[in-house]
Amino acid sequence: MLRTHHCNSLSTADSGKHVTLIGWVDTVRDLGGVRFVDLRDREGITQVVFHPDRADIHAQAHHLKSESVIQISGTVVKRDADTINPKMATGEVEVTADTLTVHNVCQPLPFPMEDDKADKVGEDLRLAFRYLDLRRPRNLGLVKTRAHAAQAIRHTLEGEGFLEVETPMLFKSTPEGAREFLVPSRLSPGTFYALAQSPQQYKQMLMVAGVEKYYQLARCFRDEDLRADRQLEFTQVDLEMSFIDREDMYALIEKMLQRTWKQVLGVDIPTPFPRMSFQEAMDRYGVDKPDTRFALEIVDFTDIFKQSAFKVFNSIANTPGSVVRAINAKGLADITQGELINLETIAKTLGAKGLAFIKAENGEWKSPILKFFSDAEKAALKERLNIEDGDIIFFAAAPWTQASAILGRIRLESARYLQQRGKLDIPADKFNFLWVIEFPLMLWDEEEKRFLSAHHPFTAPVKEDEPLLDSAPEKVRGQHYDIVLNGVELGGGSIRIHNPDMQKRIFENVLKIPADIVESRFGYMLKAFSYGAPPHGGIALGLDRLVAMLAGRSSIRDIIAFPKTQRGQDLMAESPAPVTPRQLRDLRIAIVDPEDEKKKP
RNA sequence: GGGGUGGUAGCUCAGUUGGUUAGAGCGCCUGCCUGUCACGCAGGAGGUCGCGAGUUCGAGUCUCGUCCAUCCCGCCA
Repeated sequence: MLRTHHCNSLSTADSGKHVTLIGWVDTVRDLGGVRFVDLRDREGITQVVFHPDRADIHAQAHHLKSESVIQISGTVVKRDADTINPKMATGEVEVTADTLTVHNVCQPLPFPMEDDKADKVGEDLRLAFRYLDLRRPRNLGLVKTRAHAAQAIRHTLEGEGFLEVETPMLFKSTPEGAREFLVPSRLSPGTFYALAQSPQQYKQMLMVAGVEKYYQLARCFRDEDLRADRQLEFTQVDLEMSFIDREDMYALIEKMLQRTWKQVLGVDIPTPFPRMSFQEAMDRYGVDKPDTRFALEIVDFTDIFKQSAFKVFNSIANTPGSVVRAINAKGLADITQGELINLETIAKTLGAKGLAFIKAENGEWKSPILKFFSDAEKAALKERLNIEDGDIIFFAAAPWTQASAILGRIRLESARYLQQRGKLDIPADKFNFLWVIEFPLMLWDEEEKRFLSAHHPFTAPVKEDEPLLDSAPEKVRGQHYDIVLNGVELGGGSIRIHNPDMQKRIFENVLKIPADIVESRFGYMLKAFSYGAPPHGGIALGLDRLVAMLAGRSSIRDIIAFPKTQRGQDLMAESPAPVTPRQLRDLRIAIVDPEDEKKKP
């Protein structure tokens, strides 16, 4: 090694030792006579001193640039009491240099490296120089956190008897799900692989193969639009087990997450995690991934407004499947005009005509719709919502899913506003894990006029709901489970179908996929299930989101070493990029401009 | 595909009603400085105001288009 020590490791106990350090120039403080250099490596920082009596290296030190790579050797010296730096882990010692080698001179930096300044620099520039941004100790810390989390997960699963198996990334297109990346086959011109969206089908085949317990930190690919918490390629903690029921899965994942939080953060997470049905989550929080660190729950008033003089609420309250609900944003009566407009905009984008509200201020209620309410209705509102001075009530009157979605978003936005005002405490160090269960197996798709799988078509129905599969598919619950943390969906999974007849029934009778397409896409699975398929189930957790939660980050770009921008570009390596005509010819691919196509008759 | 926000020096930003030579802090370059640790001090260089049209005597500023980034909706079985 080109070093004897890391830059975090020297202390007064090393006084007098001759050491060699290598790393990056963090800062240079040139006082003319004596020159100080803070030398930084992955582990820490040590102050190096260049004295004038070593004229050669003293002169060299004058020209050192930030972030250059240098190697020094010298003697560890205990600092005088008045020169100790208490802010530095190694602040009681320094190294008096006697040799200096400059291994690499750093050009002027494109952006400052100090956290407070670098955090304000445009992300595109930092991504173009990702190796510099990553070099900041704070960001290297995120790389470490990710590695430690992956290690804790592997350790738990290995200890539970799981076998790590790699499955193909080159799979075939399965158009039922997310948009896929297609990969042309050179050897079979005109045919395509698809990059795996998930190892779902392969891992089920591993169960049929008798692996019993499989896991993989699997790279997955989805060609969908990006978000702060979505990348084109991402990593899932993917696992599958045979001979289990849902309880086994809950216990395993709770143990795994508990250990991960303990090992990475030193935090004890209580188990078992609470469980909540999809219905309850939507009713109380308006989302299937509720943040239960704060209340602001949704309250139902459908019964109250069935006889109301307020026609808008009355007619909706009497429409089957529709509801009138409200939420008390406690203490937000001082909402600004801009905030209120923002909330209205959100409600409108979700299909509401507007956002009805009541403000309780200075001992009276203020609202454009208040005049329509009877005393009994007002009393019911006051009681159920516990309305006090300073509160503001928001209403949604719509079909159940829509009303839930509207109030769910209003709840989160209101919580944000209240938090900004210091009126609501949402502790960042609180980790509210939650199982959301009993999802519907099927959802009606109005556009396609058919049922679609809520999760994926391999999810097993709840046993007692099976008779409803043909008559009322929307009422069938799936053996599906989502693991949620503080309002973020960490992952989900299910007990799978392992009976070929049931699987075929779901594909053909419920999802109405034509038999020939079922055969071409899933024929091998149905065949496999008829050769001794064990009962099995699994789950996939987004590792990127999981690490983001551990690190307290809202964007998974921060915890992916080389993330892509919202347009799917790697600004550092500059991908994607054009290819040569020769490459395209080999693949039998022609680039077509849709504008030209339109012009053709 | 749709909506919001932003784009001025290497970086972060200011730029008044459309008006002289577009500024500040940090960084960079040069010099001074022997105990700094956000070192200090003095001087200097650095600009296609994202790009393209338009209005105007005159555009960083107004209009239109376009590109890029980001957040959200759609989408993510």
